[in-house]
Amino acid sequence: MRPTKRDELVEKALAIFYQNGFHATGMDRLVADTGISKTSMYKHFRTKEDLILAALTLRDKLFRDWLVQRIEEAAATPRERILALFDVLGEWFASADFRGCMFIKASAEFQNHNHPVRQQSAEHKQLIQKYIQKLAEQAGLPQPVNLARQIIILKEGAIVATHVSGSKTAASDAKEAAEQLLSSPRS
Amino acid sequence: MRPTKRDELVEKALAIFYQNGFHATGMDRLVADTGISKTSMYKHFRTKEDLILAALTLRDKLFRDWLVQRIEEAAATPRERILALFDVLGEWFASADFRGCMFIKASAEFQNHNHPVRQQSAEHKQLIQKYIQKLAEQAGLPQPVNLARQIIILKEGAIVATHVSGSKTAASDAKEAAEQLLSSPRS
DNA sequence: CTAAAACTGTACCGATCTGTCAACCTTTTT
DNA sequence: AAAAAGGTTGACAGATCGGTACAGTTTTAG
Repeated sequence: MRPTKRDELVEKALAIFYQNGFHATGMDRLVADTGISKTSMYKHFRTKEDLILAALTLRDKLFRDWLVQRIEEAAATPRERILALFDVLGEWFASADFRGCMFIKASAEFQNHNHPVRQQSAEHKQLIQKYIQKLAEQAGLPQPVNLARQIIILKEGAIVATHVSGSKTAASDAKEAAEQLLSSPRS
Repeated sequence: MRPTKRDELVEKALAIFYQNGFHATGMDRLVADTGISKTSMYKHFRTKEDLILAALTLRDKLFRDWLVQRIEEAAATPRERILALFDVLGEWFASADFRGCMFIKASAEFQNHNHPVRQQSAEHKQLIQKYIQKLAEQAGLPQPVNLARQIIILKEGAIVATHVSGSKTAASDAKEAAEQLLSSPRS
């Protein structure tokens, strides 16, 4: 069991779905762009949906690993790391292939609330929120659960403001807001 | 020129696109669900894309009219109205047919940054931001442009947290954050 | 009342959709 | 050396996609 071809497929499919959308990307396009035969694809994944789910799983891993690593490189204390989140988001927004959050897009395309794609998206968001909450607890900040929820709201808002509205300042706007949340006495 | 049928089509198409997605909704589905013949549709709109754009135009009008009206009913002073935004969003989130922001979804499905759908989405967001900015100016708050950008980030974030993550508290979380932005001395 | 305008259903076009099939290579295991 | 496993191509279903053609019916306006 040396699934290098399968991994290659998921990797490339992830990039194409991210750049091109899920429904808008046909299997024939995947064949053309990955160089992997359709038969092989359907040997590894019973349906297109299974492939999408595998791509999202990989995306979750890659994105969270990258995010945590960059945050921990950028700042040393828990409190600084919460703020560093927005610097790291700013890096992401500035990268050439930024196309918004893959899980927001996935949730936009799959309407059924119980769809596995939706559940995976919710889990991804939940895991990031838990990470922020952990930092807030380590920093000894009051009401870490509420604070983490607010930080996540700023994060999602910054992503949308950048992607949909084309804002160039969203990361720093959100960071300034976060600074006030950290410094103000909590209600 | 009494375009009641055309208006009816756009209205119904808007609801279907919102609930079902753009690419996922075929013209045949529109025919079946609206009771309007395909021939008529293509007499009013040259392409599906034109119909989508008309639906988004209507959505922009309906949503902004509703938002402003509800805000102005809910609070009297500009400062209170900024905060009332989040109460009104909370109403929207709690409504049975809430499916996220139509323009975020549209931007998720149409990748090309220059696509008219994207431009329309950006304009919609811009108009709401200008409204908040005007309230901030009327309230005499410092740095109304920055503040409006941050309020909008909280708004978009609350929408995503509710729709994607399934948060029940996003509207009030965002409102609390907004209260701190309004009360803190601006950097 | 009549004629234009608007709307209707149905059948169809070529392209594309997800998914399958059989036949043939290449590599690894035995 | 041969069998098994996994890869390949390419053609092909059957459904659906956006969009059109056509002939008939309903609504509206003078």
